[in-house]
Amino acid sequence: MPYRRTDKVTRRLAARREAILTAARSAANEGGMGAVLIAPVAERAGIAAGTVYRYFPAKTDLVAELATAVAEQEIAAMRRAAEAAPGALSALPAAIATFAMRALRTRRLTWAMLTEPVEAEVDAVRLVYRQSIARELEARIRAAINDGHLPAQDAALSAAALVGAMVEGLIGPLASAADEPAKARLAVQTLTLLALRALGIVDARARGLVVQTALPPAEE
Amino acid sequence: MPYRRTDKVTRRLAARREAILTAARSAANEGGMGAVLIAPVAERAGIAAGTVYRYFPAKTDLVAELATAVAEQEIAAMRRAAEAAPGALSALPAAIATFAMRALRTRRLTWAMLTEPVEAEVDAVRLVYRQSIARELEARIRAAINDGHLPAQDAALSAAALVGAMVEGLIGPLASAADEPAKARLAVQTLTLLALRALGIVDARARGLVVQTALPPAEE
DNA sequence: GCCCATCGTGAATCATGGTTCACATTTTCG
DNA sequence: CGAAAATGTGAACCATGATTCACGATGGGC
Repeated sequence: MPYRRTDKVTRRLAARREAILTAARSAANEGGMGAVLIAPVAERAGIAAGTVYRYFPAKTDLVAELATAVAEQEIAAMRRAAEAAPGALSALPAAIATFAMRALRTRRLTWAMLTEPVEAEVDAVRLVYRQSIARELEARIRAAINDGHLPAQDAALSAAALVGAMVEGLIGPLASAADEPAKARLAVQTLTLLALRALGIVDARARGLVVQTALPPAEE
Repeated sequence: MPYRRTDKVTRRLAARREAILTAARSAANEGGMGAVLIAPVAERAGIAAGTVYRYFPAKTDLVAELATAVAEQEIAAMRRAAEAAPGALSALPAAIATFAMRALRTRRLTWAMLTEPVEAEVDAVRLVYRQSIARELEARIRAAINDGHLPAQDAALSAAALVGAMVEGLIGPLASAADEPAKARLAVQTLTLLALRALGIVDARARGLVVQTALPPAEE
């Protein structure tokens, strides 16, 4: 047996695979999904275009893995924020505001993952991101209902609607670019309040909940 | 001068132009924007592919005109419903519910016009549709605020968020297909209520407003 | 009927960008 | 070192679908 894959090689392969994903991610972050093209991504990763296919059977698979990774990261952030909150009620604005803030911070990437037009096949795999966010929100809504903080409602529908409201208000084509931090913060607060009202929390209470949601520091 | 365009010809040209637009519209209605391809559209219109370019300089222009036409039609419906309502307050749910019902009725077309992934250039011209809806809603929100029915708020932001919520809840990828009329009606009501709450109308009042919003009959 | 401008045609062209593959390079190990 | 296996390469290939254009058909005025 004149060749057996050694540890060093395995590591190198893994690193290269990672490099491709990273390259794809920064391409998306800078130029949206439209900039996630095999040739440029390969160049960024320091390899030839054909090599990408040694790691991913098709571009769709690459995008799928990227979407999954980003989704996991965002879900983790939302969960962290929610679990740091004192109860099921304040966990809700914490999760919502966290999503909003992070979406605004990496606006382009979020746009790439959620709303930028892409070919149908890519769109399909991108769905995991959207679904993850909605599901996470849905769980929080259910919990709040169970604890009697929210009126009974179709949690899945409410969650979907909130995702839509957030995305459209923050990064959709109708959103006024909230570049300055102050404006961004205001937009996040306004939309979080709107979301809570939509769920059936009366305003005065909602305002109290949101104000205590401090902006977590930027990470990574 | 051996040739001058006569009336009859002008009419024929106009009719053909209309036929192209109609063909594009039904293609979008049946198969989404992805089905709006020059060759099939031309065939539907009973002409050769090349002929389309005698009427529209580029596909983008065709889509732009289609988007404008659909937008005008939808805006007109919303306005009709709103103006039939007794006051600025009930005009709001009327407009919202009308948009929702119609969107659900021509789900595929609305999807094609609002959320289906398409090439960037087409997406840009499609924007007029989204904007029209948002602007119409925004005007209604402003009116309701002026009349003291709604708390002061960023009307543009609220309008954008509501568009997002409606679209995502009704026809986005997360929406559960509400095929049966009964389910559809329920979804429309639920989302309209959610939208009103989001704007700051307390629930009891909102419920009263929505219930009186009867479903207009299908038209065209 | 004849001439000219316009209109209609559809096969050929172009652009884009993913995917393949014959070949070169590298790695492992006797 | 040499053979075998795995990896890397990038130019060529392919698919899709918009756009062009040389040419024939049609319409209008004399």
